[in-house]
Amino acid sequence: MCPKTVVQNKIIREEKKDLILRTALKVFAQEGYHASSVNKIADKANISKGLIYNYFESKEDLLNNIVSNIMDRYMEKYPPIDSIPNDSHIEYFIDQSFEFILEDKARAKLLFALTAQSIVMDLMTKITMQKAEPFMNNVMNFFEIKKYDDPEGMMHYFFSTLEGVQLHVTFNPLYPIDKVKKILKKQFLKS
Amino acid sequence: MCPKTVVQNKIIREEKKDLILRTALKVFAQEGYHASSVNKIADKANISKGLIYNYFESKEDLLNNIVSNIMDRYMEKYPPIDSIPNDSHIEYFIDQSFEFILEDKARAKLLFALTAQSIVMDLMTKITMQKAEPFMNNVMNFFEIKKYDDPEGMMHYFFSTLEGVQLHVTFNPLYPIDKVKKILKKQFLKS
Amino acid sequence: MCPKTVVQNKIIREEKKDLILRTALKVFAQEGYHASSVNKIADKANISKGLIYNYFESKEDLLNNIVSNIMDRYMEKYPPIDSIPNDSHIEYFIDQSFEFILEDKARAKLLFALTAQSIVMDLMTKITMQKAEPFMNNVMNFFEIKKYDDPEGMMHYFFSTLEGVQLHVTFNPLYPIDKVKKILKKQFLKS
Amino acid sequence: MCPKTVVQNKIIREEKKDLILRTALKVFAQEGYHASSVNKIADKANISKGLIYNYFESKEDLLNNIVSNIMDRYMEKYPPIDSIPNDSHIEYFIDQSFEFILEDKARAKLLFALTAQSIVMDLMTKITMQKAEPFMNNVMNFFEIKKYDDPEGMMHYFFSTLEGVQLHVTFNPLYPIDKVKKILKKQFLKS
DNA sequence: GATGAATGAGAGTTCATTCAT
DNA sequence: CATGAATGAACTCTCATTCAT
Repeated sequence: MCPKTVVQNKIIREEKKDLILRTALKVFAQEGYHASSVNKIADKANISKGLIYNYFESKEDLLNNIVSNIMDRYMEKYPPIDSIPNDSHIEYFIDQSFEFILEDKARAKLLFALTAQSIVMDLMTKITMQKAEPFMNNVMNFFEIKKYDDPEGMMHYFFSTLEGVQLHVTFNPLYPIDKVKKILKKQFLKS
Repeated sequence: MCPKTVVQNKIIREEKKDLILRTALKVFAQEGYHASSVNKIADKANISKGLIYNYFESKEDLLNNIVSNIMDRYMEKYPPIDSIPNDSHIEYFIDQSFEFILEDKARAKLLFALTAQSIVMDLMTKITMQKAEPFMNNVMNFFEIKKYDDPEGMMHYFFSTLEGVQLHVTFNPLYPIDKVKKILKKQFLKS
Repeated sequence: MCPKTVVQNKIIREEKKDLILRTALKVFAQEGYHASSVNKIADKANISKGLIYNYFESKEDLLNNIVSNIMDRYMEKYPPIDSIPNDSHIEYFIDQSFEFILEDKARAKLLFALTAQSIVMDLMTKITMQKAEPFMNNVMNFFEIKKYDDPEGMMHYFFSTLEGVQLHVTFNPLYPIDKVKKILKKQFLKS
Repeated sequence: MCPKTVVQNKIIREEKKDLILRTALKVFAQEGYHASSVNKIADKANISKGLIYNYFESKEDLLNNIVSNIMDRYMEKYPPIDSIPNDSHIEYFIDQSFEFILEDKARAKLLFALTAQSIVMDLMTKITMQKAEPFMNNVMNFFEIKKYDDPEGMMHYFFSTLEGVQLHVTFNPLYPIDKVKKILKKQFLKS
């Protein structure tokens, strides 16, 4: 009754899928995964409930897709890990860490909310380990080269500090982002 | 007229209430508030569903009681705020921050999970503001006295770092707690 | 531990039973039987929940006792049915009908509420039939003697009218009771 | 974009909503509002419990819809109130009062049950006052014109009588409806 | 006689998911 | 591709009833 060309359909599929993902991200971030109903997502996306199940197997599948996308996007932020990291690598990583949060705060909110929940823990840790672990070693080398007493401790301290700052940037609208960024760089670079 | 066990009843009530609170805290921390059913809490506490409603008005009331207790316990950790803070005040606060997490990780997990969700935001921020804000000012003075270029930025950097470390301690069982604590103190004290 | 004499106990039992019945009547009348909880009755009577079950087998048993008492009280209002009814009999019955309502409006409210419900229908109709039916025949005779065209119709009309007035007296606080009573008597007596 | 059965859906919705309303009316009338479970209504309507909540916000909303419908239907029965009522107006109202009961006894049962309960009192009295009060004044005028000693008393007597008869017609299957109707008219008309 | 902690069946309600159209 | 009526399991919560004390 409503024939479309194959190409048109493909485009529509991609657009709709993306619309659903973006809408769901917003809703999940705002209310939390469990408190968000599929109905609400459908309403906010101006589509029907049923259509969501045309693109995703379940509500949980939808969440997994979102998380997967976020993690992919986060991984891209890592500097190349094939060479020994220098100051500019670390500076780049610091900058990217801020940018990731500021690009999309809903995304960041959701990520922090999920960190504390067991529901996607496995998925997240699996993805993280793949890329994060080698980079952690690199950062440890970086502090070793810089002659720090305890490179392993420093590495953990570095990541903890960065994530703490990200947390505050995400949830505190009045956070003095640039001031703290400057301090961060003074602490870890050029010393 | 012919009172029976009024004292015994009081003891029973106290113990049961505490049992419910402790069990609910565990379950909420593990699965998140919305994903935890009252049924599951009752099962884990080996009591009936109905009994929970004998002690708490609703699931949300139960959460509020837990959060309230946690916040009370957290507030005690703050050093006195009536004098200008010195190194030993700050060191005390750092130590207490670690202790608070290590005392009860379920409690810490729940607290981080709730921070990201808006469920009990009001209750938490209200309590926090009362004690946290004056202490934040004190810490700013501390960095001012220490002749830092940007005391406000440093203050935020300090709290962010501390919370980032707390986050990692809470969720990473392999975190090198003592190493990072030593680094933390080197960073913010003595200089 | 709290010994009492046999006589004391008997008196206490009677008083407590009556207290429960009176309190339950009030609560049932106000909220309806199903919406009234045993807890509320116990609270309003300043006794414990458990005590009610010491005197009555169940909530429904409590209701049945109340209804039974009300019906007994109502039955007493009927004039003697062994003689042919005359004007003074009927006038007496009209007066008693008003008095029954005005004596205790909660009781009247409950009775009307229950009329429409199936829960105590059987109990009420059984009791009613025993005393009411012979009196209905008497009233029919009364209208026959008065040479009415349709004594049976008149009898039904008489009882319907009386119950309609009772209904309004019960639920309308502004009802002109005396005026209507006068009209009632003019309609059915001395003609 | 490819609308399918928007008209069919509307028809289905109308029919289902009506089915639910009719079934709920029957159940409420038989057992009373509080004693009727949503489950039972669903069973009797051969639908799932959940579907009811697709059409009505709550059990109470369902009741309000039913009452609203009944009151609308009842209001239509009133004769026009813009002119001074004469015998034919009053006769029409008497006839309509009978018809309203005989049309649907479940409806009448529910209405009497609710009168005695405070559940939807507000809704009912608000609607009633709008149409009933002016009509009551009209009836008072009617008795004034007829030179009755106490028009106000008569008016109340008239409505009480009518409601008493309605009550008996509703609950007594053997009530001599036509006989009493004839008597009613003889009492209030022609004189 | 009197208490109230405890139970568990069942209430109203929500919501992820299915499927006919 | 798209809809939304329909389902039913699972949720939060209530309450009549029991029983150790």
